Amino acid sequence: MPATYRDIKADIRARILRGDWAPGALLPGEIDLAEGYEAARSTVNRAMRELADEGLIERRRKSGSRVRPSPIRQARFDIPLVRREIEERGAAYRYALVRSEVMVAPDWLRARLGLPEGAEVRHLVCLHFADNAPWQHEDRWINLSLLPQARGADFTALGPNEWLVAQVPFSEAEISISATAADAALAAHLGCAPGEPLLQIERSTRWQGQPVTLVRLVHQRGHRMTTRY
Amino acid sequence: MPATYRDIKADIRARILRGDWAPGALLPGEIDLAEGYEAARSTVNRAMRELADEGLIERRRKSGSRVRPSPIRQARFDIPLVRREIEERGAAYRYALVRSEVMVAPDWLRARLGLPEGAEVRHLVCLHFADNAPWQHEDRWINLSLLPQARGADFTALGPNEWLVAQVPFSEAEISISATAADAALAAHLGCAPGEPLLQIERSTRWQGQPVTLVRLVHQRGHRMTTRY
DNA sequence: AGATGGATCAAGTCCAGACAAAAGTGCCTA
DNA sequence: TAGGCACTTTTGTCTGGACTTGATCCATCT
Repeated sequence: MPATYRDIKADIRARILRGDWAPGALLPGEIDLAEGYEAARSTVNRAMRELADEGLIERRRKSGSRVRPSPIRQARFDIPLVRREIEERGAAYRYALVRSEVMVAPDWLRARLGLPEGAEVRHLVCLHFADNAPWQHEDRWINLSLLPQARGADFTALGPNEWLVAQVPFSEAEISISATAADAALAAHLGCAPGEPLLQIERSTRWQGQPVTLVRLVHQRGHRMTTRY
Repeated sequence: MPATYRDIKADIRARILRGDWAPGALLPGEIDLAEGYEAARSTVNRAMRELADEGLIERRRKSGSRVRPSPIRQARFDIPLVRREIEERGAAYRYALVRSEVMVAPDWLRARLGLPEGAEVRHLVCLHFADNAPWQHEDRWINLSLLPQARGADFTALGPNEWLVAQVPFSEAEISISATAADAALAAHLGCAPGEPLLQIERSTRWQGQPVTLVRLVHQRGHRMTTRY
């Protein structure tokens, strides 16, 4: 029974986790492993490559593969649509538009996105509820020079995120996570005390170098982003 | 000039970003693409597989590959060693041990890690400085039943993280990110006002099902975790 | 109408062999 | 001795071919 690349990957991972190969230790070469598992070298290569992608091992030509000495590992967080996030928790999703205006981009936003002077943006404030409890506060700015159809769009029923997904082909994004204190408006919307520490996700997206949108998502107090590896 | 899997991947990505294929659109099959790029199907397969891993496209047998309709994408954050993080910013790293004690695990910690009653732990509080400014506050608990050698270890020079890396083969971790308010001690250590919102990373690791350590890393105010995709 | 079972199609995996590229090793020469 | 060149080792990639797996469609049977 020949080993699949999954088998090989799982086996090597298990042996590393078990401590068979200590951190920093040199693993056998691909040819030896291929012989041991009775598989082709390309099969072993795929297993090893994926382990390297996951940060478990380090590979170098000529020197071979070693167990990563220090876990410089990466955590992958899913950034789902709020609707999905809430529905997957088994709660009922509700959306509300709090505020909507078209305005000339303020200076900080122009600097942040690289917009020209006098550029117009649509500013939206929305709330996302889980079982009627406020879950996430959304503060969004949409670049009207790139998306003129956002000027007259109706966001009372459909959230701007879902609207944008349908409008913009595919965009590059920069995400940053930070902690912020609830100001008066945020506290009122999320139903917490002013000054309360809240987790904020800020995402700016561009399409072909042009700024599309900047959004600040602030979660209900106590919210955690969790992942395993 | 034959195309490499990188070329193919880059080209397809560019075409998706350019909007040649709208979200939800069906891409050509591997065989057609292989012909178009004058490459073997396995080469195209690798390019497509990686694009799927990155969340750009969705693949299904029989139906083919489509551009992901909604960007259910994942952000990858590197969780480096503090020392590296600081040194890579070109700052001088300094470490200080603030507090160290051996004690019976308090109830909340026992519940959090699944430790038996009366289990002993080593509790450490440390500070990490960048150019002599406090950068990160570390509050760590080490399971002494699994790591008895931690009882007498000297953490005045070497941080517990780097010590642990050398002791434990390789462990599974759960990471969660949240916002927290600075209490009096934290404020004093980090040199900020009490109540200030701070970004907290909590990581618990296990080795072969046994709890190893729980650590809370609280960053200086204003700290951001940033990534692109 | 509804269940069932096979045909078909596209992606998923595997292989054996080949060549490429990076990175050590060590020897040779200035 | 320092520099540089050639050789070797190991991973990286590509090929073209084959078989597998899963999903879907469709004809047939109940």
